[in-house]
Amino acid sequence: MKITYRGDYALKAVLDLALHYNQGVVTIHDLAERADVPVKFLEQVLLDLKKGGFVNSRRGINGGYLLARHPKDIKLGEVIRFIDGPVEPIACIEKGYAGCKSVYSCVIRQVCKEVAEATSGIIDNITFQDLVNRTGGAKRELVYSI
Amino acid sequence: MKITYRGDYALKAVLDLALHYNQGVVTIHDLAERADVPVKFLEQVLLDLKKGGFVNSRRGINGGYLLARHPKDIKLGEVIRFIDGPVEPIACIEKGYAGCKSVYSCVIRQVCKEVAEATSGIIDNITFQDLVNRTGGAKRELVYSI
DNA sequence: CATATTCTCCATTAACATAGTAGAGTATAT
DNA sequence: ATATACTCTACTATGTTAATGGAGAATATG
Repeated sequence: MKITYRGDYALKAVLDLALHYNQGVVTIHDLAERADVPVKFLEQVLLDLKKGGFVNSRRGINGGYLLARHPKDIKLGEVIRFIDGPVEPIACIEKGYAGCKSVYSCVIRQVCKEVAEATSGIIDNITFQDLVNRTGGAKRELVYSI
Repeated sequence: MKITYRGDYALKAVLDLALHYNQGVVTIHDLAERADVPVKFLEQVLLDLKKGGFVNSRRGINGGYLLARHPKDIKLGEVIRFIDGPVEPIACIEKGYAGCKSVYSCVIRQVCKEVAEATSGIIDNITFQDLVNRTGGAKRELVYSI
């Protein structure tokens, strides 16, 4: 698995929206500022996320973005795959093994498959609600540690 | 983790040399043919592998490549990291978290860390001897199935 | 020693992906 | 009417990856 900046920004944006779930919309400006990313770049990412059915938006004054589904119904793996593609280490798995003529490749592919399954086992079993809970814990710690 | 063609070719070459361990040298031509990769490209990869201490070489007639260490002493993860870099999904982990100002990023990094650890748990616990054994199993099956 | 063979090294190219920018346009609350 | 905020398309710059080409150096063999 490789997470690009694009993917990283997408995850941060969805997490931010999850943290503000049921609290109205969030402007792209706020999202960009909190994630410390370029507004115009995040714009593209959010547009993609909208096409992917992860977020909705409202235009005009008081407009902004909001999650299209409940945070508990969005798995981390969904967003990662949607933005950054398959989690498999592609060089050995791509195109359903069709292009691979090497007699030794099967054992390497086997390992790649193991890695992909381990990765999926993690990112497909964590929802954004889980991340919100983790962040909430961190926030509480911050509050009480002052 | 992302394995490039370069990395894939490196793994195949090392595996091939592991399969011919203690059987003298193997020419780049043979390695390239069996792995079905361009000779000149594999050349560069083998040169890197030599610099990394994975293989040795002999020039001239009867020259070729051979493993620098016993297959049981070369872990898959070593080669992957040497050729393709860190297995961490770098966008979120790079540069020791220094550049990451987002307040939400820690939970995403945490997941990335989990993925990286799961990946390491696999590739750092498989040696090329293990791969040889797996390949040998496949070969035996082939023989007996005819 | 001459020669074929094989690795060594450096330079270059082409293709592609990624990150980021620019600007005109559309919807909407007030 | 207007300011605000999303929408959409296009573009640029940069870097990485894959692959090629060619000259040079080492070595076994006759």
